[in-house]
Amino acid sequence: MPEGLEAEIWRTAIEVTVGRTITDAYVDERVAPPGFVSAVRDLRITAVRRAGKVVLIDTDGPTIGLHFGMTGRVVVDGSAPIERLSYASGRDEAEWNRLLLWTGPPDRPAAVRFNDPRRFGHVSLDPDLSGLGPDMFVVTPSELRAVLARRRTSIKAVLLDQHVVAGLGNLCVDEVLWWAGIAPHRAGENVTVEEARRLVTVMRRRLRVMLRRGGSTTGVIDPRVRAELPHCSRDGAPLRRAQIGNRTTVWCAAHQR
DNA sequence: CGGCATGTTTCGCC
DNA sequence: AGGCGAAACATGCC
Repeated sequence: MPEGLEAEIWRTAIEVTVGRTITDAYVDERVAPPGFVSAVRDLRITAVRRAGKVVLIDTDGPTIGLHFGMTGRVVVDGSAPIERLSYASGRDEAEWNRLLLWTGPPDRPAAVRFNDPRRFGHVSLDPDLSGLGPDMFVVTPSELRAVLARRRTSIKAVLLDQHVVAGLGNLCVDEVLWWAGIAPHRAGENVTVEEARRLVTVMRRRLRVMLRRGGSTTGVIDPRVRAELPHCSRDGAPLRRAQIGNRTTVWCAAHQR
């Protein structure tokens, strides 16, 4: 589930902790830098930001980075902003906890609980964000077009590249390409100025709608559609599925050209 | 059991 | 040097 939209949902949830002081912490040392717990104890949380798919907890010391991988999720003050992963069972095992931040008594639920069964996620201190391109909500048509013009690989792979646009994941890329009417296997360099403009319009509009609905699984190309491949809800043509850019990709061969 | 998964990093090859 | 495709990572689920 974790794409930029989920990161934004969790960022909003974690904002309630601004102004609190971290009284204690636990980390799974396999997914955190050495000395993490002593580095964050007694820090005061000053802001919560998002950079692409990363949630950033600013403090009066180092910034804490949450990197969700494929299955990471967040629970704030004991309640989950997103209940379960769409292809996960909904289990929530204590042994999957990778980070706990308390801002009060240890017998209370942690203010921030990062839980990740698969352990592709990790936590960081002062993460290097220099490799991230403009955010999916603010990227401009000219920025996008400038990158696309120099890329021979598929538009799908380009949009997944966090150096180009930060925050888009596999589901959201398929979603915006569906709305923009662009086939995922098209070479980036062949995407026109007009199409780049359409892509940006779609990103701003549809991603906003999906954010409000609950994240990257709430679009037209949702997990059920990806699995069952019903007919395209725009034109009734069969949807197709293939590996493009090394990722499972779903698109409509009729209206995506 | 085999295959698949919403992400990132690394490797080998141009 | 940098772009590209494939593999690897760790684990749960169907």
